[in-house]
Amino acid sequence: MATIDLNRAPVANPLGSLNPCAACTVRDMSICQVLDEDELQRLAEIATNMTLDARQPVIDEGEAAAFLFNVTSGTVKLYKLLPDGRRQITGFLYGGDFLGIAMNESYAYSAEAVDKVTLCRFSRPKFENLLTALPNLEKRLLSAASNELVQAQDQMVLLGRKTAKEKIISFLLSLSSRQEARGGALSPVSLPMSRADIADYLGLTTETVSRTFSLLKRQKDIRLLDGGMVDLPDIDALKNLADGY
Amino acid sequence: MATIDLNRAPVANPLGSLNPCAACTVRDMSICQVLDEDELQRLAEIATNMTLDARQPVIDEGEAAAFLFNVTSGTVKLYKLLPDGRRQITGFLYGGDFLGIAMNESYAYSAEAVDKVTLCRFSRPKFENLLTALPNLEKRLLSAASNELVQAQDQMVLLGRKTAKEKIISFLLSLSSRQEARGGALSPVSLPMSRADIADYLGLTTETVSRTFSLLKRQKDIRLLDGGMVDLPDIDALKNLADGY
DNA sequence: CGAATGATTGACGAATATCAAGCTGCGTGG
DNA sequence: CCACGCAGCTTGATATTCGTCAATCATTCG
Repeated sequence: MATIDLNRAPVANPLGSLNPCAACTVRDMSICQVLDEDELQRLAEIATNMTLDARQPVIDEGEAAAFLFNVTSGTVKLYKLLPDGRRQITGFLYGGDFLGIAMNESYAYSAEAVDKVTLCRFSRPKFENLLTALPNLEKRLLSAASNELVQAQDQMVLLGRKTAKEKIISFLLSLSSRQEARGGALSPVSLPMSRADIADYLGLTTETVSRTFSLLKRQKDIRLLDGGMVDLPDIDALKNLADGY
Repeated sequence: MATIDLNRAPVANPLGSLNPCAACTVRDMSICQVLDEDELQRLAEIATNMTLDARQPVIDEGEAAAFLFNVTSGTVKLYKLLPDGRRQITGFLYGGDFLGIAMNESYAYSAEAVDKVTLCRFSRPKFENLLTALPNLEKRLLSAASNELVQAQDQMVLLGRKTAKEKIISFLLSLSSRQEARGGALSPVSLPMSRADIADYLGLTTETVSRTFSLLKRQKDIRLLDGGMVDLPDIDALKNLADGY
């Protein structure tokens, strides 16, 4: 995984030394939510804004974990590789999501921009110092970890016990509710990632993903719109299908 | 999942009002590790010791999350069910493991004793108060959550991308290293859970688990001993097989 | 000793992977 | 502006792994 080192070439903060967090559009969905003006200022001091184009790497598994991130816009995929190239995507991050809870001295997984992404980058040692000083932030991080763990358990059920059709439907529904949580609509859902990404997230092949989408289209369970949007005409019906009812 | 309500019938603390943690054999492997004498005393005040026989439930998914637990001995399985009965075991807990990080108001999964289990039970509101008073404990909990998340990601790779043989070998190796971490040997490994439990943990059927064990025996990769012990003659060789090298 | 429960093995089937061939949409350059 | 080429997506034919169904064996516990 030799990559251009983007981490050392951040985009200049457009607000200069003023508090960039003040203009942040995802603040109240991110870990920063719990911070007051003063605390936010302290966080802003160790933050750097970055922009990445699609396919650019954010972190590489095994590298020294020097930075933590907050996604401010766009979509990031997290993945792990087996030696022979098999890939498992362990999650997708959207605006407001934090990247860096599950790590030791080195990153336990790789991350890459799916589409155009903006990030807020923190130096890890500085972030950890701040963490000790701001117990609110630590509590919030624990709660974020707890949420991620719940999601991970749901994903294990999906990977271990669901059929291809149930996997695809569950995936679309989770995109739908996350989209709503970020202030959007439940439907149509935006699908910025490729079929190959979806396959590697759901433990399938691209062919099976494609065939299953076609099947769902034929059955009128979904409608594929322009711009990678998917319409979910009957979400309650889909919820039943997702669990094999 | 109607069950006898064991939570309201705890075994009496054999040490009475004295600090029961003082005698705890897994203290330095558990979250209590970071606490000093005084802090330990405060934790002990909200703790109750319990004993469960094999197959007795610890918590049920969906119930109000009134308690958190620390496993002090034995094995506990965590699982989620789909409406039609398909089951995914999301993890096994051993002595020193904490149960209750991933939860909201209600439990997100069920837990059941695999063999004879002893637990340390905490009332949740009291535990949360203590958490605010003991920042060390909170940091430790965050680190435990982080470790669980790393494990969960590895399990996603296993469930989504590994073959039956790789799954079984990976499982045996993880048991081996956890056994070592608790002060035991790398081999032989103790397998207290049934074939059905292993299957539901690895996203397989009991038949496939059984066949794969037989295959590994035939190939001399493992040896089944008495008392549910499995000998791993060449751990380095197994590590390669586990990742498909 | 016999019943029950769990483990193993076998025969067969089904879901999904693999291999291969078009198709679609889009950016590029003539 | 259109043709080309490329990457990603779709579809089809076939292969394979693992699941299902069923019988036997092993072990434990009354």
